[in-house]
Amino acid sequence: MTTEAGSPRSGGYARGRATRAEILDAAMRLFGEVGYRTASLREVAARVGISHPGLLHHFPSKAALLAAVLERRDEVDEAAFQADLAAGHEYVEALTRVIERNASRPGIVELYATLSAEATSPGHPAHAYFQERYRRVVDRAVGEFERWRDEGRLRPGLDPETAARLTVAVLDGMQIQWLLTADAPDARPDMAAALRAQLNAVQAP
Amino acid sequence: MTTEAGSPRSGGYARGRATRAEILDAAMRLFGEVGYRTASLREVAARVGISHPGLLHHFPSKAALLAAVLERRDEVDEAAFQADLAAGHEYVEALTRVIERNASRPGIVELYATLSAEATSPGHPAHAYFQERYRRVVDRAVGEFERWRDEGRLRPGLDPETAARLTVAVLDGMQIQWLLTADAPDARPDMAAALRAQLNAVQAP
DNA sequence: GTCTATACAACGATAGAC
DNA sequence: GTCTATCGTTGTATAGAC
Repeated sequence: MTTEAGSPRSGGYARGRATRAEILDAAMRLFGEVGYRTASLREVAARVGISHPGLLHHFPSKAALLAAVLERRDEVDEAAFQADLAAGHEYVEALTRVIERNASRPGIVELYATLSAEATSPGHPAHAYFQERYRRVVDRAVGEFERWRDEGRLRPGLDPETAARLTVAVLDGMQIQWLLTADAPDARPDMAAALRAQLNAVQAP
Repeated sequence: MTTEAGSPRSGGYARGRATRAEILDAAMRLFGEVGYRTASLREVAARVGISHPGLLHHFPSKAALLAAVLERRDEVDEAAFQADLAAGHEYVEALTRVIERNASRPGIVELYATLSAEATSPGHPAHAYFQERYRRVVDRAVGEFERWRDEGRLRPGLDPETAARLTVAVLDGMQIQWLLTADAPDARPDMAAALRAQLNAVQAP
């Protein structure tokens, strides 16, 4: 599960020690710090002590490296979400906890916000990834709201599909507003509170 | 002196006479096509038939060009919105019309979605612009929802500020989902319908 | 003022040697 | 598996022609 990152292997020769996992770790960190487009392969490579063609041997392109980072990040988030569900938490609670966790990692939030927007372009290397991801996230929300509807808890006139899309949209849109107020903590919107307000709005009165 | 830079595309207007407005026009179009970061100054310059240092004489940097493009786009949208209001349309109708207009210009939508995300980074050249823009848009929505509240039309327990932020977030978030389904028109969410559903959800039952 | 020409450092990517 | 060397392209800066 957890990759042993940053533990320097002993040996007289510092170079040639970079593994796939070490590169992934450094890339995720740098992407989170400065964003995908600003980050350079040379900088990632330098952080793990190899040349940038050396890095490209493990990941054939910058886009491939990005894809690998996204997949790993997703696995971590998904595991935490499923663990919350398995621990008996409701869908709403588990979702709120994901949001709250992200609030302490602005770098990753910015990475996802920027990427999901730039990946809307059909030619983008992460386009298919985000299409699949949105379908998964929306579908899960649809399932939840279908349960609400069956129990009479969904607002009349609102179908589960629309409720799901609106809720996912609120999360994405609030991320932008949250990120844009990084330098004004007082005016910063509360992501979890916004989610609760939205869930309340789509609920039956 | 004829400038021979650029490809002989359309002989509509005389080459070598590129004005600020022509550059702005070409830049807006290219940014909308491929995004800000992918677009190159050389390509913009080529489209108006000048060299790229020639372009830099009018706009000292790529960021300055971007700022000018955003300001002009905003003026156009703002004028249309105000014209709708002046024509007696309600706020909700005017807002819906902006959305519907944008649905026919996916390039501009993608430009704004991408930019508002990448401009969340404090060092981005358009950071201040988007901060100001969001404050303006949210404030206008707050004003509208305060009216709703005073007339008893706002959902109880929901304050105008939160309702405004949620609504703006829905518009931004739905744009992502809309753009991501560009290659599947059947599954494409209806932006205007989503806005109406959201406004319905924040309304008093 | 309006431009062309040229130079520069940094980028992603490739080729080929150990 | 990792290196050095190199390619084409980018944003930017400067010099200088009209």
